[in-house]
Amino acid sequence: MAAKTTLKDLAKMLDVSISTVSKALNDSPEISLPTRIKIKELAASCNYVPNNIAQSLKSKSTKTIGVIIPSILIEFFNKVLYGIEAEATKRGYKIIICLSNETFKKEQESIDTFINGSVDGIILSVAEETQKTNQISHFQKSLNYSLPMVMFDRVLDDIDCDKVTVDDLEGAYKATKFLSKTAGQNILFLNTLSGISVGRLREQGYKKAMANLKRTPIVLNLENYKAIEKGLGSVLKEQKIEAILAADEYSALLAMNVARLNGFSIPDDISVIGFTNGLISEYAMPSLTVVSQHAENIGSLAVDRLINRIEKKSTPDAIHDVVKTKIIERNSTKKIKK
Amino acid sequence: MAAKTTLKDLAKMLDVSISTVSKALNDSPEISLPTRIKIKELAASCNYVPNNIAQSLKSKSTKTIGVIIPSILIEFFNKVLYGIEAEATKRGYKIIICLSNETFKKEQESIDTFINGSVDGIILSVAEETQKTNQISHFQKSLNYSLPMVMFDRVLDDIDCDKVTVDDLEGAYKATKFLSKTAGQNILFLNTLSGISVGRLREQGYKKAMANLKRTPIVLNLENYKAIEKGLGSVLKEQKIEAILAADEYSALLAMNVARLNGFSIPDDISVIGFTNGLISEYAMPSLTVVSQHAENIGSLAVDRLINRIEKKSTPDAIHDVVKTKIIERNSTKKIKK
DNA sequence: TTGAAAGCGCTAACAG
DNA sequence: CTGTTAGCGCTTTCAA
Repeated sequence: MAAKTTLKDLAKMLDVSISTVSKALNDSPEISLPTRIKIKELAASCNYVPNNIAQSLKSKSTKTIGVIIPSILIEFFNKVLYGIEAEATKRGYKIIICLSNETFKKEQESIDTFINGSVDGIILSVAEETQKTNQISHFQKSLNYSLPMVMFDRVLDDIDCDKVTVDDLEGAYKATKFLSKTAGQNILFLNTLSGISVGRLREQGYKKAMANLKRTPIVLNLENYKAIEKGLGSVLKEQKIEAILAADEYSALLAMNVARLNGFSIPDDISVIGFTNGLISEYAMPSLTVVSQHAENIGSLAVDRLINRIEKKSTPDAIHDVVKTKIIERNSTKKIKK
Repeated sequence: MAAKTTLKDLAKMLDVSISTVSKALNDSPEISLPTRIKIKELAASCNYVPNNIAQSLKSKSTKTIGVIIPSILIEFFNKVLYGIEAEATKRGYKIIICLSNETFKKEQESIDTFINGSVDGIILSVAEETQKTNQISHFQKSLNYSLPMVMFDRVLDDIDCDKVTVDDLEGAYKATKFLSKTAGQNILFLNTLSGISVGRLREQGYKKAMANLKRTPIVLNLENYKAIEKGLGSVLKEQKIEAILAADEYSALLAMNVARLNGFSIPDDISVIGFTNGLISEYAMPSLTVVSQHAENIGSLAVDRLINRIEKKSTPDAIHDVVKTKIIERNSTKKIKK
């Protein structure tokens, strides 16, 4: 079974025209039932499969969605991807994935590979470098090519497209309030994401809550994980800290470890909350209380928005969905006092 | 900028033929330099991008690889994916990902979406259900369509295609030996993957090492994580266990937790080694000693094999690469005695 | 009810 | 050096 069977082959074998075969296989009422059956049987016995590429060229629709994520090693994105894949499959779309690895260059290249007609629309979360340097020309370009696009989680204000974000500000606000009620008001915010939109929003939410509590915020902007060990360690020695809110999951775990190394116990001396509800939080010891972002919902919502846009079911104006967060209580925080 | 610019458009604007434009843009020496430049300038100013679909139809090559993985929430697969993406990108290929979610049905559907010409080859790891029920017709089918295919990690003996697997047997053997030297010879094997090939191989390796040590193996086949808490807990109460080898990372962490709940300390009373080197092992407390499978290498190797096959650079016979494992020592095991 | 023909956007053999 | 033509596999209008 070397070359694939085509309509032409089938037509020749039955001595009918190509268009008859095409119509028959597509159940066109134009074709009489007997010939329709005959053609279908032959097609089946030849394992005929319509060539998707040719169909796409004709229909100008690929039924595939391009997805660009900054990293495949961050569980949040995988959960979103999971939601994207499930929803896309349900609606008859495939997904093609590119990784930007947080760089502008790869993000731009990915956009370029999508612009050439291989996808019907794009879902993406902006790379860290792009957000920091605020380079937006490549997005502008894909919009110019009238390729529908939806951004999730890490978005750019300057780009006018559908967006799905997390209510990070409110999430941090709620978490801070939660900590103040269960642990005390000496709450530190550990920000490993100050360069990107979500990090800034989380910081704002924290500060808002602290202002509300009439406390001065204590923010630690530490870019890499090694800096946390040093930076956080020395703060813990100097001031009384009763709770830590971390901008991501890994730094929350690290914070727990650093606190313990400094002789504090979790959650009795210090409570810890992290962002993102990943497996790692569940399996940590103690398990980590987190602000969950409903990653899967974000994925499916993004797909919904995009497909509506592709199929022209959306309003002309860009839609910005904001998904609420939820605190998932585990053992790194004290229980709420009744 | 509504409709995309095509060769036809450019040709009309300059009043030349379509093929001249095509050749000029492809830097054909057939076209004189001045016209070549003129055409290129126009193309650039019109933001011309060649239509990939049309090119694919013509060339019968899509420069994309289809990838089917059982789950995107298992870090091992993400690391492999990372390797796949990097290598594929390097070699000018895109990847399109389908998730089988461990089910035969979704795996079969994914194969079907790939068969219709949208990819040049397939890389996959077999779904758990498929391995358990040993259904192989869909793989046979894609092979019949002469779609190159390479299987990684979870493979099927009955399918004749290139394969990249981990030397799981040797990895478990090495780990068991390591434990016997550092912790003692009362070693338990916790198998959560007995239904799939890798789980069986790891068990064999463990048993081989135990036989070598002249000890009776203690194997705990526990399908789900909840069963571990009960099952492992009662064994720890009844017998003297000095070390635990777990078939995956999560059960290793759980084993640590269960051991501690039963009053044992890690690694002083019980040493623990898990399979797979994920972030979760690094961030655990204590950090977990693991058998690393070089996931990224597996990914890039699989891509290499596949592209060679696609581009007909391979020998006719199927190639089976076996990647060696490496023990990464952390704090859940005692140091080797000098 | 069936078929011929055009065309999606591109490439390439062949003519001029 | 440039253009004509055919064709990749499919859909679809229009004619028979």
